[in-house]
Amino acid sequence: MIKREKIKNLLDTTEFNREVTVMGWVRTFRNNQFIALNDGSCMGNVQIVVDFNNTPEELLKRITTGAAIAVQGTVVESLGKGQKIDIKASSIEILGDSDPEKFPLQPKKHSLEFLREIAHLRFRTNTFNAVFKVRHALAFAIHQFYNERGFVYMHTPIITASDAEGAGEMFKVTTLDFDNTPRTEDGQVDYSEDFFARPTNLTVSGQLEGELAAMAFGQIYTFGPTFRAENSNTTRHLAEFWMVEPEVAFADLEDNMTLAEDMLKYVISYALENCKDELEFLNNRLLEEEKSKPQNERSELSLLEKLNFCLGNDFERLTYTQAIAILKSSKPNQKKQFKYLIDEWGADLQSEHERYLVEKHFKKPVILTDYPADIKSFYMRQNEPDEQGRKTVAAMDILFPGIGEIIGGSQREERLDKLTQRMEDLNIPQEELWWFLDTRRFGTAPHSGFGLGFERLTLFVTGMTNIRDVIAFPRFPNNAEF
RNA sequence: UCCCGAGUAGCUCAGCUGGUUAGAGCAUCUGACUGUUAAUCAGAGGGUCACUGGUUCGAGCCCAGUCUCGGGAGCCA
Repeated sequence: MIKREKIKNLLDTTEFNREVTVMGWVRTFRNNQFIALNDGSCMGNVQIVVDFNNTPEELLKRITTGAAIAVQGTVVESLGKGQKIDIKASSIEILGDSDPEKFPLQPKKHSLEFLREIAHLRFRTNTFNAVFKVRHALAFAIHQFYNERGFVYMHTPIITASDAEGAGEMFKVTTLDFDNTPRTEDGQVDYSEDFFARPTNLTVSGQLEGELAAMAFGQIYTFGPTFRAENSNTTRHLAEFWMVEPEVAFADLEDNMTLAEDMLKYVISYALENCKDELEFLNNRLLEEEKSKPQNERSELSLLEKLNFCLGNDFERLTYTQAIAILKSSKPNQKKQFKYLIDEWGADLQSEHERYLVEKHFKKPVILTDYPADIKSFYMRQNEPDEQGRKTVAAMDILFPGIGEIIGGSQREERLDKLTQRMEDLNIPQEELWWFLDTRRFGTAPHSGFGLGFERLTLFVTGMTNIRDVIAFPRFPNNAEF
């Protein structure tokens, strides 16, 4: 194919009167004369000027919104006001027609709900161009962050045999014939006939395998798809999402929090530097959207202000116990405005409480630590009971404004006796996790890690509000289209 | 899964107390115009009122069920 010039490079060129070829998709065709052409290299369009008097009617008719075209022409200074350069077309070739009666995208604002229904085409909008450029930058920055620090990127299995991780409902993986399921003598499904000769599921976390690697390499991270078969219908849950899970040996909870905070700041600042146009666009998009909201529902900070604020301030670190004290004496609790009133130590925090802490009380990201043992997972390190005998674990959750929990992590219980006792209490079969327990049998060491919800991070950085809009083809209950 | 709300043209939405032939803007098509910026002007086409059943002389509107979507909650990343 003829070498094409990327529109991104063309838009700030100063070399005029040269011949170029551009290829892209028509956004609009105005006045039978001006094509707004986009090739995905940036959000902006280049304006193609067509000499309609010397262009066949047949060709002009085929220049429609959505059509793919190749244009040869001369770069000239634009006579119009909206752009610096034009391309005066000398020849136009239609690469792919787009029937204007059927192409659903119009040169106007579409609702995000509508675009979600045409997720295969929504990439062709400015908003989604920006969102997925930012998503890419964040993913890249995560690898760069860990690589710079000497972490090893581990690919942990997607298919797992243990269902003991306790991180929610799992998707079953099987090749058994549902219409003719092999049964054992007592009528149970006979998994010895299945592909792996045992029940298997899609992974809900790479953490346990990550710990194994951390106990050899010292510091590792995983970044891969994660599956939860929960019937969750919210703006921040997906059945298939991407999770970043670092695991570090010889690190305590304090180190863990510092790593998490450093990582978040690093990737946000990377996005700010490398996605200036995209974030500015998303910033303005949000401002426009806020205009239609009542004053009291508008956010105090714009998207860019919010991101910069996040970089310039330490995250607030406090214990669960301290959080309960704040919540207990808070206005909404005193005035009984919380749906779930804070009364006793030990209750799990509801999202209204998290929101209060993050959005009203501290007005910045918050790291909550040392939760009651009863509401956290078996593998978290058990703290010494406090003077009142209350048991906590070395857990940490990072809460972000508008998103809630973006990171969940802990120092891990490295003491075999404590770990197995806890597993026994929670009826977690130890035989299945023999390999996990082996790390505590052979050269156990203090270690810590966390899980970052990658889409939740992307939500925060793009300012989008529905998690289904920051992943290309979202998977959620009743939906696996595309 | 639970609690609210919504589903009317390709899109965004109006549709009164149940009453004649269901409307607008944008998009599309036709024509005009031709340095436009979501071009403009004139005209035209376009509807299983989500689906199923019910009440009624009569249902887009009322009732029941189902489906889908949105917001909130739970589960969590």
